[in-house]
Amino acid sequence: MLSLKKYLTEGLLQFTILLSLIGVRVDVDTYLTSQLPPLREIILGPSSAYTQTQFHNLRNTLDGYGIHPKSIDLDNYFTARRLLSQVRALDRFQVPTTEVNAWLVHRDPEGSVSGSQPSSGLTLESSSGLQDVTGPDNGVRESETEQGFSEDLEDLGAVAPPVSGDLTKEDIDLIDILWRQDIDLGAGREIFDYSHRQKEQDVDKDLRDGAEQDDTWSGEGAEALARNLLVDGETGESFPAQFPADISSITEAVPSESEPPGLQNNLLSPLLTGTESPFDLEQQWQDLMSIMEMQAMEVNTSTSEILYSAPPGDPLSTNYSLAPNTPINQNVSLHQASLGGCSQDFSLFSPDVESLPVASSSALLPLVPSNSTSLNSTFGSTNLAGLFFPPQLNGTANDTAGPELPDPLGGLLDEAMLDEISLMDLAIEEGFNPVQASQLEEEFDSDSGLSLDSSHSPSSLSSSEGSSSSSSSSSSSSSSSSSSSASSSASSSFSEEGAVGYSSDSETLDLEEAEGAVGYQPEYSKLCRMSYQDPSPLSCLPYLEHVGHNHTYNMAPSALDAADLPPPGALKKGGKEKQADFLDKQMSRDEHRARAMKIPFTNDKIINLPVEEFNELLSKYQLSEAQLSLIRDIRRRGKNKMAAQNCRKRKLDTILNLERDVEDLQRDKARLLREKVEFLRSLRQMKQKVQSLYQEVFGRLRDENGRPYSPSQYALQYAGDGSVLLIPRTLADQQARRQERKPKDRRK
DNA sequence: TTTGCGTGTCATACT
DNA sequence: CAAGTATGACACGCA
Repeated sequence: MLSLKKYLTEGLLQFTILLSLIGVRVDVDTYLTSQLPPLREIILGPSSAYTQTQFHNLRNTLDGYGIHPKSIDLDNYFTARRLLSQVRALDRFQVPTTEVNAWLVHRDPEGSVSGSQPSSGLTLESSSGLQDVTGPDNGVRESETEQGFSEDLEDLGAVAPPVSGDLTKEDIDLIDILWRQDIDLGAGREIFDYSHRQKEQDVDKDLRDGAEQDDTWSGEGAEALARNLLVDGETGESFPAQFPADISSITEAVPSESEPPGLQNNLLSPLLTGTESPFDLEQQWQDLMSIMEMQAMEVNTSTSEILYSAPPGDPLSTNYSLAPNTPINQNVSLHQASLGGCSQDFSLFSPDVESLPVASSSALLPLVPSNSTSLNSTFGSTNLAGLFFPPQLNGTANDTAGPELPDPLGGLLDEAMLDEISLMDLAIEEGFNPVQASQLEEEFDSDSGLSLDSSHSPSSLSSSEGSSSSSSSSSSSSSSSSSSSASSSASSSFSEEGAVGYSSDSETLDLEEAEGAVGYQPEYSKLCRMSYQDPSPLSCLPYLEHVGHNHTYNMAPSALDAADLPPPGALKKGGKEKQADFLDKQMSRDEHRARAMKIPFTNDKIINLPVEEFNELLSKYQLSEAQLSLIRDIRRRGKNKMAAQNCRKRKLDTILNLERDVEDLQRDKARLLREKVEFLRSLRQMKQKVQSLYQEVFGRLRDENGRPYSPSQYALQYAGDGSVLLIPRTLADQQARRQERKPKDRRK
């Protein structure tokens, strides 16, 4: 369990770092409770890599030396962990993405979106047209790859390039462009600013900033103006017509705002009531959309490290938080209203009605009540999906095409759409909270995320026990003189090691000098470490000094005796000698010591032999206490040496993998953000289209007397079964409110 | 001369 | 408890 704890901690830390880098807030508790399995996998996965390895077991194959026994496990571990991390990181976004694909299915050709609804088209026609668009695509597009998706986007005029996954500069630029394009919708956001701020009071400032920026970009909406009949005064974006659907969305978006009691009229009647300012509804609609897009863009901003100073603000959270609230209308049949001749000419419209251009004229907008909130009361309750996507007009209408439409639209839009939005909310709330985003940027700048390891190491290094080893060593050994004395004469040779306080070293050195080669040459050669032909003590010394660190293990005093041996003044020197010197250099200190102590077997054996064999080996020889001590030290140091190598390798791999993970996550994030932007745009277009359709259908309805219904008194209600009902406003409002609660309950 | 890096060791905690 | 392993901290040597 200890290991579990350790790895748990470590894994969590790493994940937290990774996720924090991409702006995703990690709630460990949540995962522990609700997603234990995944977490465990992630955490335990690593543990396997850290499982201690019995190096001596590897002896036969690897001989245990210089090989990283865990390399394989480690790689697997990291790979698995990386994948897991990516999956998890993507999880939040991917889910939405999946649902988003469904959205694409509904996307209509631009023509429809442009707002120039064929005025001549009957409701049936329009519906059928919609169906045509959606039907075929439905199954196909969901399975489409990213590329396909991007294509769709392009169809819509989206700039999104094929989703490559890499957040290249181009991508960033693209995001930038998209953002700017969408920004023009941001006007009027302030209306909603405070409605959803419960959580983000602190973010207000940011939001304000964002709003300002929106204004700055508003000018770019000129393009949209050119195309569309309706143009947002502020943003310049065009909108076909504002309908209840919009209202509902808006209302949902702005649930908390004060709702003037008699707003109902506004909702559905916008078309009919010419009194209201045309731009209010539109404005609100745009606000809503702009907020959503702004959120998306803001996220981008954080991700792309950039850029737009646009402060991440409420908008994001606000929008998305709203989404969940969107009611799904399933209730229904309140009143069967007769769908007057849908085919009737528009000319029939009463003057009042006429004020509402069926198509997408600015006149439609007037419907909107001054207060966005008011909309909530009426339409807010009604489902977005229902309002926006009138399923069928079965009622009395002849239209047969209707039935099919509703399902796709109703089902996908209602559920998938709303769910998706909610998911987006979650994603934003969790990971792309503006505040966090800003923090994220900081983190990136400081690269603090990755610096965790390094951060503590430096400090600890300096701070910690610096002198501990030296002090202990000095105390233990007679040669308390530190390195300062190393330079001194005869004793110098061994003082270097002695300096550290480990008498054993000095001893070994001496032994080496005195003893020279021992009978176990073959073994050394075998190791390729050195051919110990000429054990020239003297020559060894210099090397040893280089190699020899202060770290010598305390040896028995007896060893010291031999250690003090003299200097190598008298060694043979010749051509071979240099070679020998070179070889000596190759030897490790322990090898030198072993040789000096006449250890009858190789260090390799000493280090890598299993305990049993090792003890058996020792028992075969009559070894002195000093020799035994040295052997044990060699074994200990040798194992520790390998452990240190493994440890370093692991550490390095960890860093590299983290780096890779961060890169991958950044790429994914950028891609998802691009997709999100496109989805939002598509959604907006769809809503516009639905509005137009709603207007068109409603405008063609006629009562028994052949007169059009007043939008202020009647509204179209979409039933769960796809039927469309014409009901009084009052009932519609009631239902809407009822349904308004459902989503909330359902979500939590 | 200073600095960063790689390595070997040690000490210590854990398995 | 002994043998191993893991890892932070140091000290060296080197470029």
